[in-house]
Amino acid sequence: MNSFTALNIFREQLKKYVDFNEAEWILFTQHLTLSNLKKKHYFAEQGKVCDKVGFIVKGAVRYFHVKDGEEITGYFSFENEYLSSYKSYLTGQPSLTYIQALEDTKLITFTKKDMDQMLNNPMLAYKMERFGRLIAEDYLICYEDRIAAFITQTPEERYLQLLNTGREILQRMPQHYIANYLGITPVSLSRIRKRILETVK
Amino acid sequence: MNSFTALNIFREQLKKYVDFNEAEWILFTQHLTLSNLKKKHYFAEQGKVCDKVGFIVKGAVRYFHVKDGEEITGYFSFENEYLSSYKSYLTGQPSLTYIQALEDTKLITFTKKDMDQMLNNPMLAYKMERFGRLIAEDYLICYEDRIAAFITQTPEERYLQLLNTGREILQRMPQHYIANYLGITPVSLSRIRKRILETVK
DNA sequence: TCAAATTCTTATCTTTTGTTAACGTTTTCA
DNA sequence: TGAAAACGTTAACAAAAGATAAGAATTTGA
Repeated sequence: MNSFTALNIFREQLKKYVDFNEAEWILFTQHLTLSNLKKKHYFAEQGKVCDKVGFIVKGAVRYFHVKDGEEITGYFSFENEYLSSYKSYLTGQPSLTYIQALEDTKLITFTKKDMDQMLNNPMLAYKMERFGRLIAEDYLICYEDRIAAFITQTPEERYLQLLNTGREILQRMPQHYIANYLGITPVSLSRIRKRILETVK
Repeated sequence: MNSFTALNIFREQLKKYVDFNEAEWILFTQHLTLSNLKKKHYFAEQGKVCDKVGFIVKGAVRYFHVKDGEEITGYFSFENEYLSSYKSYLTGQPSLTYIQALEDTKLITFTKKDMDQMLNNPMLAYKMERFGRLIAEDYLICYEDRIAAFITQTPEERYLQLLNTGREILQRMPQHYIANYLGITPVSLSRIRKRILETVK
């Protein structure tokens, strides 16, 4: 895959959000960077400001916290999704999470500085505001469901729901990451799986 | 408090997000409604589409789910905050939560239809995109912390964190709502409080 | 290729939470 | 104002989750 292919994939996905004309597209792409994040390398690190947003052309990443020396995986992003330590990006505060490539990952990124320049450029401002709004709203929808699951469901119910809706996570992530994502320990998830199997019998 | 006072409060808070000139402000306010939500009345209901966003001038609301006939409180909003069953508002799908006034509450609201009209009005589009972006981003920041707390902290740690940062919730909400908000039962929170008291001694 | 690391399960024990019910206190509102 | 509802604590028991460790199977990577 060359850089033109990557850019076309990004442009295709972007149509969902914003319709750039050719002049705008040229301006916009001047602020984009194509980058490769090798497996196990970091897009964001705890304690450091994450000043950029990425779009995953190919690959996958996981978000994790470190608590008492242990890694706790909280989220994943895959192809055609955006990734950032969003709060850090928006506020300029140090990131609370690491974001790590789970495989060699091809990204299109832009920095906060570039985004601010575009937001201040009358040629792009309107469409960048819209772009930012729609990305944030997409995240919001996803987060709202996630919080509701923690409030109203037991770990077992959350896992059953993931079985119905989380094909990509289930197929691509090891079980102990999934356990963290559900808010429980790997040992506990193993027991829940056993319980479910015995119920089905 | 009359409607002019309410509007001024809203305008003052809005400055954080968007700077309207007089002509724009007049257009914008034509799409706003001032409403009073009596105690225990609903701003949104489970199963019904929530097609509006509100700004709380005075009062407070709680969000709750109903599961197995039980109310589970998931969130609160107070003065100078926005409220909506956001996913329902954005997607047009039925709301998963109720939003109920905890006291007589004075709101400034706009509907999805009004917002869409403003987004399509060249005189307002740019600033409304910005307004929408900044609201969504503010929510995002708050949700990110909330999810991180569920992933990385025990219920006791979440309560201790609330003691440090959640003055308004602690002062204005009964304990069994707070328990739900933390993802545990009221009985369990009562025990956690006892445990903490005994540790302090 | 092969030793090391990772992953998942299982077992044991401890801790915490959920459930239900009872009780006294406070608040609500007709 | 007075009965009903709501609220917080406590107790007892059951269910679930956490911590730790061991062991087998798989994957990784030098």
